[in-house]
Amino acid sequence: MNQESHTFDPHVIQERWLSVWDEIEPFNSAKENDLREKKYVLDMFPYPSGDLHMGHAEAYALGDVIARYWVQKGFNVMHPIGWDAFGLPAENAAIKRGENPRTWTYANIATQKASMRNYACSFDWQRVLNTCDPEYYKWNQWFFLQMYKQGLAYRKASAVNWCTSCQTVLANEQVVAGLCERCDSVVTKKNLTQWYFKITDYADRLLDDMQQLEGNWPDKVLLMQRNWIGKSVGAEVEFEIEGLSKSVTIYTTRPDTLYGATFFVVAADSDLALELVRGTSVEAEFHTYLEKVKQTSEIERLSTTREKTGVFLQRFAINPVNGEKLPIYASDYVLADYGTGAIMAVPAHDQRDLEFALTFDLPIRIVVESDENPITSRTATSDDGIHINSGSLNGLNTSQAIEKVIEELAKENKARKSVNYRLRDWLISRQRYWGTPFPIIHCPACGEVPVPETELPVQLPDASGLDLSPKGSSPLGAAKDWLEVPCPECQGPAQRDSDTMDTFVDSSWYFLRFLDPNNHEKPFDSQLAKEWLPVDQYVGGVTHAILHLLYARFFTKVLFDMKLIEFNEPFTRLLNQGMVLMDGSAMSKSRGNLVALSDELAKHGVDAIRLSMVFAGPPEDDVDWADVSPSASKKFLARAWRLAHDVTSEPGTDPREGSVEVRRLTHKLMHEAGLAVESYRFNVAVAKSMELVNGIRKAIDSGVSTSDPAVREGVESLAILLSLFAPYTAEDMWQVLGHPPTVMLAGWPTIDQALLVEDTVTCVIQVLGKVRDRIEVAADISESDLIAQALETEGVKRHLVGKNIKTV
RNA sequence: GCCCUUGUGGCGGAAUCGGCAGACGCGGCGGACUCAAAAUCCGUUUCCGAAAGGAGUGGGGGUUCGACUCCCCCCGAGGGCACCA
Repeated sequence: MNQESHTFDPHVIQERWLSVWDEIEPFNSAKENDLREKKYVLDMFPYPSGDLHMGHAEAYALGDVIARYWVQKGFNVMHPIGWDAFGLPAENAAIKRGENPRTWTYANIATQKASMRNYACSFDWQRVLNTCDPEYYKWNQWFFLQMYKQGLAYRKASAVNWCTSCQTVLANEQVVAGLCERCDSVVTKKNLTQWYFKITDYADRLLDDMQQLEGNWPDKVLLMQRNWIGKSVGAEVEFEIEGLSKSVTIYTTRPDTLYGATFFVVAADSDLALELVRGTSVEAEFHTYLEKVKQTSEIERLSTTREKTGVFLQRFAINPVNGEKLPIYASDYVLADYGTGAIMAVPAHDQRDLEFALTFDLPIRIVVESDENPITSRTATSDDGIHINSGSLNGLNTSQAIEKVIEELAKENKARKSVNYRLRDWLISRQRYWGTPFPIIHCPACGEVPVPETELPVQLPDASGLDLSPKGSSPLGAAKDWLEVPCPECQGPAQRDSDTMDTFVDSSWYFLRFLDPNNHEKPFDSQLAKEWLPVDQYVGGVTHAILHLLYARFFTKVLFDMKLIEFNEPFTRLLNQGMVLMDGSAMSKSRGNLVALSDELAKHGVDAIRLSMVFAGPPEDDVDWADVSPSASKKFLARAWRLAHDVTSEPGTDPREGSVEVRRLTHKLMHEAGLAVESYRFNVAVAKSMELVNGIRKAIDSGVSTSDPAVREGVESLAILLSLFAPYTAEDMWQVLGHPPTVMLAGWPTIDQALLVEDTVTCVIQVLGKVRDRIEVAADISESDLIAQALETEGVKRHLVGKNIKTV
């Protein structure tokens, strides 16, 4: 062995193997006649906003552990990658640099792709896709048209979320605490006619099918989805309006408190409010109020300290249970788009109603008994209790009263059980350039006309010559040559829809396109979907817990109903990796990348960075790079690598002829490492590899020959285990051990169960739950012998001055 | 405000089942090699105590022969939702 072979230089090793792997393609999942069982491991695809950063390095290191493990276990693993390439950052960068978003995007994709290759991601490079390729977004348009035909895509006018900075509308899910998810700017309301997907039709299935995911998805994500869908069970109740031949329906979860209603509120921005106020003397006052409401920003509206506001509409609603006249107010604390946009107000038992009552000096009537008095405490009581002041409901508890009042009112057709959801339809229009154009033509004579499927894709016109700056309407509106087309139906002059689709449409089905990314006939092949899907393991950030995952689940259900696929949940198992922090603060493009991945890779090598990411802690926890020591990882890899050089036997020796001690260690640790990987305890699996290195080194130091076949077996196992975290080092070790490449396909060693059973065990002896002594005994010792021996130990004798009652 | 998660050495973290707390690593300390340093290797490292021994998994209580693990209350940290009637 020469001098050079004992110096571990990660960069030399990296140079050695990249081109070899390119040739072997160990992770090509589409080879002919591959009989291995299939598994689909998917990493959330990246946005090409620049080169890879520390966050990518963590995510892909983790995804790789799983993918590489299943390959070693003998599966044909599909682990594809692509780019989520449409969207605002490209457009904003292009505006800033006076560049074309297309040029910028493809340049970044090339950079990231090269970095991923160097990072040794186990991606199947045959299956790459970019969502901004017409070949891809053609199918967004196709899906849109299918959904349009089924009434699942529709256009409506309503007050929508408007980002004042991006100058575009946002989906409900993209408004975070009143601010734009992307740029943190103030969000206001704007009345616009926009495209929606009818995700609310699927609310119940999105909720119910989560049962399948229980235990396989993080509880946190399931809970967030449940809360987001927000199913609520209650009743609708009819209230007559005095002096109008009209009744108004309200929604309530507490119909039992009907006797406690002392006023009535309609959403200020609802059509109902307009209708009710018409002809009264407060019309002008109402409109002034309405204007003020419309200008209120989301954050202001949501402020908890904000005083309740409203206008008395000079109308009265008749309470169906007792005929009382309730004054009707218009206020912004009632939402126009939830329930019916109108409520009965029960100030004693609803905090919001109580605050309104206190502000407007309205009566408060207690109808459910409680220790606290809402009038004096200024806190509404919402607990269950015995009903009082409630006519026929007196003496009943809450659930009994709910049943009874609905039953009674139902006889007069004045109430019925009802279910509501927080979930709103998915607003998919965006007033920006870099996205999928809607395949719809607006004709003055025929209305909305779908572009014929044979004419798809509707390609984006070139950006040059277009003003992409945000101005509240789509830049495509100015592309006259593109915009103005004959109507497909009447051939008269018509215009394309100039908005583009939310990029979450792109990512709602990309996992299907990977099956067949070059299929020109259809979005994907149903037979391939049957073979590969659903995704066995999905890996990505928890930031997508609601948006992306909800939308992808929705798409899956729609495709299921279209009979294109036979499963109704897309991702069987989900792992949310944590974030990479530096000294406690998040690293991101906007906050400045505190640590540059490229610098770290240059300093320590790819394997040391990957190993550090995996070893830092449980994958779902955040990693603080300040707590991580990549140089220690490098040191460990060098130690493992040197061990391979110490092996002096030839490949193919029979390990059964070697040291039993070393074999025990190897088999036990490999067994535990496998279990650790399967239960996402990757950091523990790394620890096992360290124990293996330490153990073999110690064995050699204490006299086991370097030519012992068990030493070879141990180091070979080590190389296979390390191939999950440190592929370059593992491959080099494999070569040093005398094997041809590649260690990636070496196969997980078979664990000899007999070696997992010890001959002797250390028995710990406790007295009153405290460890008092320990003895080395044969593993098959009888209970009576063990008890006898235990009673003879010093530690036990010392602590048994009294008498013993039980022994275990 | 409501909901969820979490709390273990100086630090990151281990501990399938209720059964040796602190695996593995960082950092620290001591040593070997070296003229010296780097690299490497060995030992040690929860706390109190010289030792015997005792205490110890945020705090308090409970169940149990036995609790980091299960139950109740409290405190701290992180996250989600936030006028959804």
